[in-house]
Amino acid sequence: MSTTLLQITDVSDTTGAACCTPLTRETIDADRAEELARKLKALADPTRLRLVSIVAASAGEEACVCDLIEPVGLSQPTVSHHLKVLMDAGFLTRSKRGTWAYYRLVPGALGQLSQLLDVTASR
Amino acid sequence: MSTTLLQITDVSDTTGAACCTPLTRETIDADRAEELARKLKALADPTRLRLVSIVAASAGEEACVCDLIEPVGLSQPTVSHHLKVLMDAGFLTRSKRGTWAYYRLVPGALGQLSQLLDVTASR
DNA sequence: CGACTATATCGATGGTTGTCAATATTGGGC
DNA sequence: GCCCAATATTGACAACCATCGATATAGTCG
Repeated sequence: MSTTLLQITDVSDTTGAACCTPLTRETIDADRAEELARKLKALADPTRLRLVSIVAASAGEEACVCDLIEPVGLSQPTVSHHLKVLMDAGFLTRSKRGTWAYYRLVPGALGQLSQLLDVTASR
Repeated sequence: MSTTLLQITDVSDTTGAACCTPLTRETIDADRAEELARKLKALADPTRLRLVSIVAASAGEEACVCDLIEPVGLSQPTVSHHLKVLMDAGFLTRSKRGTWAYYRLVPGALGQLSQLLDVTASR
């Protein structure tokens, strides 16, 4: 019913009798905010968004670095850097086959982030 | 079935992501990536996440600056700055009443962002 | 082994950002 | 009109970040 945005599942708010409006719904705590911000920061770059998007749209949902350089139009070291950031944040995994490095989406990662941001009753 | 992640909805809706029912498995284009990154960047800060959360959890879903300073533990100018960033990104609105400034969530903003990140079939 | 290829790491650099103190602005009360 | 409270803006500074060229690493093929 009420907004359940970014809430923390602390729950000990049974204290006050159920009133009407969402009075003291718990807000996100500092640690969790830090963690969420870390992940959002990894995605908050146009190049990285494109990389994730390209990987997701690729056949087999995987792509090797050589396929990614040309589409984003940046240098190979820069692309490698972005891929590392996305890996460290838990959005991609890497598997090397021969000289090539193939990147894949981590299955639930984006969906989980999406859920965290969601508002059950937006408006 | 297929991943529909970060897809572009084409169209010329410049006023923000129109979302919903993507047409293609096309990858996100540069312009849209830029736009999405801009919004994500606004959220990708622990303090701003906490501010949004507190506003969302407040009675009436609005809060004035004076209520926000103490919880986040930063200076008043810094809090004002963060609120401005969130407003510019379209997540909050401000309404002044007397000397006080009340901030509210923009109804669909977070949900829309959430949808954009979602993977329809994240495996 | 030696040449070549794909990718990662390093170092430097210009640009962005989070923060604060100081100051400006705006509205209310006397 | 004058003072005070709430908020916004400005200026400065340190930390961080995206990017590149150069270089290192590792795998392949002859």
